[in-house]
Amino acid sequence: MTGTRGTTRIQKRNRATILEAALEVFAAHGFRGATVDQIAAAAGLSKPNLLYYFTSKEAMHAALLEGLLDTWLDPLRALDADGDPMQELLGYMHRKLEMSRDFPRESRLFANEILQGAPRILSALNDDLKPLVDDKVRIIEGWMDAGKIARVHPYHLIFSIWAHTQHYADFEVQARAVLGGEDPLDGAAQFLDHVYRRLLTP
Amino acid sequence: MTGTRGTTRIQKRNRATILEAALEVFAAHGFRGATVDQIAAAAGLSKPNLLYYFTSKEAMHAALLEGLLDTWLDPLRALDADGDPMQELLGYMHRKLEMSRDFPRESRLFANEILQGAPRILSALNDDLKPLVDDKVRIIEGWMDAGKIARVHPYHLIFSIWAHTQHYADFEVQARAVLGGEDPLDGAAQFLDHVYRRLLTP
DNA sequence: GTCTATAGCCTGATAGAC
DNA sequence: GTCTATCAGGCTATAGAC
Repeated sequence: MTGTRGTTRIQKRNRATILEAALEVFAAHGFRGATVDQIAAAAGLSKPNLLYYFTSKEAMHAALLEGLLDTWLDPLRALDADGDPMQELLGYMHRKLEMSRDFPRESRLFANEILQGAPRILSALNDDLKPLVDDKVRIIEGWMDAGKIARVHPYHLIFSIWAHTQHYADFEVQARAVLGGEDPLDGAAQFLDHVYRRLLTP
Repeated sequence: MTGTRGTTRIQKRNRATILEAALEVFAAHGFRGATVDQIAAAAGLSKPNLLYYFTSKEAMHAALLEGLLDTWLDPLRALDADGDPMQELLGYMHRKLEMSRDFPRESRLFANEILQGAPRILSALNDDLKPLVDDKVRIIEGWMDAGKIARVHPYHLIFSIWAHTQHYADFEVQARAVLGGEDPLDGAAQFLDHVYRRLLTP
């Protein structure tokens, strides 16, 4: 069991530790703003040790982005054509909002990437994101045709949910400043539930 | 007229040229991601010449941010307590949307700054943004008390407008990918008009 | 596998001629 | 006021001992 095996438990743990630290630093400072030194310090490892596990800073970033879009789209994938339309759409919004609360660093990593023009995931947006959205939009249009929910532009409906949920994660500092310290997400769920219920009720 | 005067027409023009170039580069790459070389190339000037007009890269960034928050908040300032509530709020939303169309680089500059935790404008958020929002929220609450518009959480209503309009500027790449090239802003105005009209109708 | 030391590049800023 | 040339510091990545 010791021979030339590639991946030990320790290696797995170290890779995970490094990615955790890299997420923290990339999310806070962006790709260029982050330094390998910072990531090493956050991981409690030496800089060359990081570059033993990942061939470059770029590789750490790529490893993070690779899984991200998939995770990010999971709530949309769960949208079920056979469920109750209003419950499905509200449920989607609430799951996205929970992700903003639970994974704000992932949200900011994603936002940074898109803001820079999505240089590293533009192809994934075209190949994975667009087909998925197209598919779900057809479901939503079916619900509208059947009169189950009010008719609105389905793509902009999805953009709207993305806009709201990203905002609470990415602009949290601003929202918190305006609210005087209160957690913006506290009132968000109720507000957004009301917005979309009112918008989509036939 | 030639003596020790400080600011000639040429100086003014050069400062403007540099800031225009700096806005372009900072918006596309963030503060750390931008290089003085890039800005110089975009401005058609030499690097030392830029640093003759601005003492540092930081100073260029600060000069851009300085005026930005003010400009950014102009539409909210225009919200008139004596106007028709629905028209005022829809008008505010539409003006913000126009700014996303007309000043996407300013929007991204702002987004970059907030994403990094607003290190350079956090005090302005507390000193200028919060009081202004508090003031306008009182107006909106007055309208709700009078039954002119439906009652919703006024702060989250404003966050919602910010979220939507920022999204169309900052995440344009993503929205365009999903729509297959069509300009996302084309359908946005009508969609958002419908959303807020439906939300706020008593 | 992990470290210290360092190579080599890039970047912000300055010196000094014109 | 504007340039060429260059410095000094910080950065990614590698070399090599252990």
